Amino acid sequence: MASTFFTSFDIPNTLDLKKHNHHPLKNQTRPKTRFYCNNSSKSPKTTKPDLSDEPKKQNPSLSQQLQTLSTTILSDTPQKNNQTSQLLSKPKSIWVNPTKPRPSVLNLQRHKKTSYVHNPQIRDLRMFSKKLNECENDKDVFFKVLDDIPHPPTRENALLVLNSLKPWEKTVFFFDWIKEKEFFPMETIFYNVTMKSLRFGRQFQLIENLALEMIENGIELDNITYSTIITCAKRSNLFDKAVEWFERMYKTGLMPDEVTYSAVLDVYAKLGKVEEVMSLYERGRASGWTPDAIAFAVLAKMFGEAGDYDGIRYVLQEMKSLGVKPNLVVFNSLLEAMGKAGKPGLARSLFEEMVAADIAPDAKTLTSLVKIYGKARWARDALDLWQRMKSNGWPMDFILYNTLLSMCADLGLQEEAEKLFDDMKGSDNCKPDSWSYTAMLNIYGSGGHVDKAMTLFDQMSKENVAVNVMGCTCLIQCLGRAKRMDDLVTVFETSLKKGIRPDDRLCGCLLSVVSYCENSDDLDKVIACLQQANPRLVSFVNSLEGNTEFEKVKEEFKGILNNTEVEARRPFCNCLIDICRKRNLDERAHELLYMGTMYGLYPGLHTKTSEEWRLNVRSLSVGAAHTAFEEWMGTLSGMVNRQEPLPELLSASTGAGTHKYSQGLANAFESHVTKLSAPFRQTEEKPGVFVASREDIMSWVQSKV
DNA sequence: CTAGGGTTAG
Repeated sequence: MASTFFTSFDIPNTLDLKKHNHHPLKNQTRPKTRFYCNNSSKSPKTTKPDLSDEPKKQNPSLSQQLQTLSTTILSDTPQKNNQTSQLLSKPKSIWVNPTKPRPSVLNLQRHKKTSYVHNPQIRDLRMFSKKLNECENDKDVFFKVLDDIPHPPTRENALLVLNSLKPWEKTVFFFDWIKEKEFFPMETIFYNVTMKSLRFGRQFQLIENLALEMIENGIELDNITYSTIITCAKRSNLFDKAVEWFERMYKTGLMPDEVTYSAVLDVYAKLGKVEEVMSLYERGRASGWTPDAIAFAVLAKMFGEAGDYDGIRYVLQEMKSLGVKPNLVVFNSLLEAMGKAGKPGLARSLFEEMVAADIAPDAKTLTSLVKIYGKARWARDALDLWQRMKSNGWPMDFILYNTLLSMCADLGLQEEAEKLFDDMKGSDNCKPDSWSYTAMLNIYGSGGHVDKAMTLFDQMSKENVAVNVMGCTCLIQCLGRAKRMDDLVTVFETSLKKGIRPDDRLCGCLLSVVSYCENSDDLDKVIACLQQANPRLVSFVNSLEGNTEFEKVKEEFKGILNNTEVEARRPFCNCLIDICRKRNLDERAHELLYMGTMYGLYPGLHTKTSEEWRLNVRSLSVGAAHTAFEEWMGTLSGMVNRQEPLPELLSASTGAGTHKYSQGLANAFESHVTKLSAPFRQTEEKPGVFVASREDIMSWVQSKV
């Protein structure tokens, strides 16, 4: 059975905001995730170890209070709703005994650290620890060095050494030694220090063993012990263990302090259990807790991961009303969260707020912001930011460099990227890696600068930087467009030899080259590459010709799509349609478009209002757009012939080619329309939108008869 | 890493 404390998560979701009246902001918009409570009964299932060895000093007031809670409002009985409404109107009625203070879920007093005792032997011991750390990580070697300990292992001396040992194996050697030799009685702090070292080594099992040993030997586990155990479990993704040890604290009568409490908030946050986090948060608040910046950073990150903008606002307003000033980490978490919630403008103003508050941004801050501006395609803001980074001397690091480069690649900022790339080459710690090169290959590739791209590729071999699958894809795309098939084959083969495993994007890229190959020599070369990467796709391409039955094509196409990453499915379909168009297999092209639509690859292809019907071909390749247009015109002709009503306006949207890969669609569409002498005209106000009136269409259809 | 909690790319 779960502890009484955690059954409290069964509070109905409609309740949990109003159950505490202390909120100064109770009328504000609440985080949207707080309304979903469907998984709150699924708090992590834990296998409880036998607790019989633990001291039975239950904290009466806590368990009593929590018992009260669980029996009063949290039962699974049908009267829950009645109690809910009572609670809403009279929150205080939940306490059975009003003379008792509110149940507290955390201790507002932090664990006090023992005061530092000056140790004159500190220098010697430090040197000695260093020797221990530098010796081979082997038990015998370690003990040989240990023989020369310069001072007797008193409590203070041992602690000093224990504190500075790494890696964890050595800490354990030393710990076992002082324990075995019984120089002095073991205390909690020795276990805590050892656990901390084990945590660096992610040795959760050893930490848990030590904790059980403490229980067995009657050594008190304090908040430091628990928070170390909990955070180690968390970092090892053993969330059920983290929760288990948190619950165990209450059972043994120990109240978490704010450090342990916010560590647990983070455990639930990382599990995505927003409801549980907010329940804990509010219970903490109701216990008189004023969360600090760290707790708010946890909440901010959690709401960011959930893309929950209301949640982010809630965090901001809570901090404001509680008078907690955000620090650098909180700002960073909030900025990141704003990005994930898709609010670039608010991220920008938050950043200005941060600078105005005299908090200097660090590389993480700037990385978040660059990412946000890049994603929003705000080239000017991104470049302004970069300018400010340079003039203010704001810190750069490797990740920030690469993020800037990727942003430049996304926005097609070639000159800026070249400058950054050169800066990286000239730096000491931020030499370009495969991602930096990939960004450059992306820029040169999409800009059609084949030679520059190839030079980079050669440079990578010389600099011993491994090409990755994305870099390979960018390069192959560019070589394909330039019809440099021999280079394309070389790059593909070299990459395979270097261990690149072609993914669906790379296959899609090869398939697109197939779709515009002008002669059979070229075609054979590219097909040979594709054959190595995805033979099934090649045989499917071959089956498109001739009179393969539709049902067979459909089954195979479905199978292929099912084995393809979602993001590559539409490109596959687009390329296959293009291939059909190129080979005058128009009927097959229509079949493929039909299937693609069936399988949801083209959502929103056709939208209708009472005044206007629109064909949206922005996400289609040229051949697919032609096919879709023909299909549509066929439908419209049929309707005209059957004298069915049409809307006043018919339009087709190709997009104006602002995206680097969509250029040319509007032009190709225009010439196709001209070829069919269809009455669509590109509007001047909206480039990339072609319109025709009902009358135009009707007379065009009738003229064809 | 001087006993415990929070933030960074693809």
